[in-house]
Amino acid sequence: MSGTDDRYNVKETESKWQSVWAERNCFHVQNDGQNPKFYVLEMFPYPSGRIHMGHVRNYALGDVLARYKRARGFDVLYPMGWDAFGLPAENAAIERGVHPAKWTYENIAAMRAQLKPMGLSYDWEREIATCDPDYYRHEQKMFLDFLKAGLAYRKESWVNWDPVENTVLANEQVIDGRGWRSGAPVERRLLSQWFLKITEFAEDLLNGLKTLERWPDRVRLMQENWIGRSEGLRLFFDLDGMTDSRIEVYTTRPDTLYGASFVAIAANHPLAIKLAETNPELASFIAECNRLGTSEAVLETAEKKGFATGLTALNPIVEGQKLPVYVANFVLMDYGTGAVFGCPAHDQRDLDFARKYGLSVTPVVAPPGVAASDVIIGDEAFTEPGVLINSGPFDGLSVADAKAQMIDIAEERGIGQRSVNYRLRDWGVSRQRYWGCSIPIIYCPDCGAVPVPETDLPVRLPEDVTFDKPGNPLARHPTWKHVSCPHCGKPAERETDTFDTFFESSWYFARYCSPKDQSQGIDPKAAARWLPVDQYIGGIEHAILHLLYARFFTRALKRCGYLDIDEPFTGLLTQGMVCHETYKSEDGHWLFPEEVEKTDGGRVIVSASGQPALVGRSEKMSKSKRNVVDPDAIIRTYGADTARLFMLSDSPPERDLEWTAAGIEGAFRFVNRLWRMVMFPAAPLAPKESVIPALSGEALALRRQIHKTIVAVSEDLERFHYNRAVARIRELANAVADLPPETEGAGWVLREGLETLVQLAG
RNA sequence: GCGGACGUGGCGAAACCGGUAGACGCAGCAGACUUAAAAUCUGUUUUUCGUAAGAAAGUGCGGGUUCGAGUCCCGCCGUCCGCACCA
Repeated sequence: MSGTDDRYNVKETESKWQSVWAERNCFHVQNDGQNPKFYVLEMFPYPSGRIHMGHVRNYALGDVLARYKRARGFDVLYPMGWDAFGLPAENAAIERGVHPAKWTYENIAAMRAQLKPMGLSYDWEREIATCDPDYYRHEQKMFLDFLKAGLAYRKESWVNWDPVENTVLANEQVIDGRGWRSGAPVERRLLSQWFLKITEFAEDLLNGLKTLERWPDRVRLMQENWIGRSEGLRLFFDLDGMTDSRIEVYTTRPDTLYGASFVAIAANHPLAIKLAETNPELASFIAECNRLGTSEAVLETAEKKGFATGLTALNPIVEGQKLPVYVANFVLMDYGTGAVFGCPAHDQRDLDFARKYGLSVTPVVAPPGVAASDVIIGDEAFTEPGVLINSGPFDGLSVADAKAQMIDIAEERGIGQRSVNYRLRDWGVSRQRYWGCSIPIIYCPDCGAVPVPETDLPVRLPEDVTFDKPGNPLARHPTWKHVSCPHCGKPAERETDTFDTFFESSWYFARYCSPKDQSQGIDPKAAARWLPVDQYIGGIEHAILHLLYARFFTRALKRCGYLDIDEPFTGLLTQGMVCHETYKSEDGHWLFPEEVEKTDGGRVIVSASGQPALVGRSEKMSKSKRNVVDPDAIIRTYGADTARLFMLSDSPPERDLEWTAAGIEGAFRFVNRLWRMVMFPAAPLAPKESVIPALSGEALALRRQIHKTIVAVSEDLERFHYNRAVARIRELANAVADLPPETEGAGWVLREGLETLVQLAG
């Protein structure tokens, strides 16, 4: 061995093969292939400007699967693109005066340049960017089709409004009742917004979860809870002395009707608003409720408060029972009917409320085996199932039976009906933003909301916009929004809101099937060939929003004739985060990993000053805590194979991965070791086409292990036990290295062993 | 509060159906090569006792089922995650 040749030259080798792959267009896949198909997809990135380790892990997982499936004879669709609309581009425009489009496309170029040396086997010919009019024009058409199909509508709704920024904020952008950037108290405002009717598919989305056998249970459960199906009764309460109005209540506990002690309605319930017209005190109570945000912190500390309206409701089941009617801050207008009856003995919230306002507490369910006279309600409501008491003819029934009978009776008497309720609400897609897809609607004073004619699509974003003032640049653009009505030709105005950016990510997987198709966006033949996605890989943080929206969108597109599938992703892998220790200097500043070093004594010091550094717990890599490692630097030093091997070696994919410098060194050593084994074999290799010699002893044992390893690694890969697959490959490498060179047949087995190793490792 | 996941050496982990606990790797220790270092190779490494052969204990804690439990059941403790005034 000479000093220069005994070490693997990462740069030369990797760039050589990468350019060979590029020249031969190795990973391009045609839509009309003859082999069985397999579609591998990673959640596409937002072009923030730099690749981070989370991306590297995500794409390493996908790439291994794509290569494995190709090796098993599948035509593999494995594309990459950019989720390119979004707020950071506008922030860059505000802060640095760069146009969002320029900023975004420059970031895409930078990230693509970082991705290429990773040697991922993408079909780059299918690359898309969602901010491209050739992408979003189809999305505008889809919206118009949804509108025709009754799946999109416009309505007034309460939103989080930031009075300083003049825009709607998402719930996630409201922190402790204040706007995350402006710090101004968020107001609740009634605004006209476009909605997609996701609730139409609530039942179907719920049932569909059962078919997603290759999804993590955790994600299915989260979606199930999010959809939040409940069964109960809608029931009318007449008001004493009023014939023109009554209150409709939704309850899942009709069995507790005999224990009712009040009725409460939401602050923005129509009846409350009507009463407030003549009652200034109530009006100010309602205003107070509306001022309260909907953030967790506010809700947790908010006291249960009610305002007695003076009205009396009549219990429709219990004759003669009269109940005071309150407007209460804990009743939500968006859920059920915006009105509840309170049964303090069996609902904690109702009990708190009843104690505060001195209302009666009558237990109507006894725990099994407890006599009616022994049931005492203190500070805790009894919410478990039991046997009915104090409920007239229903005494002695089980909770389940009483529910059923109560519902039957209400239906017979025509005062209520069985009802299924969902927590899921329709998806508000309007955003008062510039850098998004325009909602293709024109408002005419005479004709109302008129769809933009399909021949006028796409509605392009104007480029000459300013970001010097708060608010939506589209709304204040001098000419863009002024158009004539497509119906009557009179002066009209464009919708200046854009779509929520989850809109783009709800169908991009279908666009990859025919990324250049101009006429329809999704070519039915291509979609039939590739969809659904066989394996989707991404972070758990999208367990609900993106994955639920995409499942809904797929159903909506099916109804409008675009697609012929129900579920977009049959397999889902949610990968864990990439974590790293955190470091702080003694004066409390976060330090980058390269700013500290470990001493021989095992202490950690700040390299520049020699002062001790404080080591914090390992957390998800984030810029704010500076516990980040730049993938570029790693790939430059160790190469893509090393980075990817390390990503797969230690932790199972679903679990968090602790990034360590020692770990990457270990992976690098193995890559080098393999290279040496191939370049300088221990025994002369048998010629390629030679006949299998008769084997015995250690050579035979090794041959057995080689084939066992092939089987085991395949199984491990099928089950995403990538860390185990790596361990087995390393075991085989050890075994190959241990084979005595003088063994009979060594040359032959060695060749087979090495070929296998190279194939499996590749 | 509700729902869920997890808990195994100094560290990341493995153990598929209940059958040799700790594969594979990291770190450590000892050695070989070297003037030396790096790299590489060899050995060793759960803990306690023992010079050793060996013995005992051991998968968060306490019980149980079983010939046999990291794995199954019951009850705790801890960590993490999701949802949360949902009637």
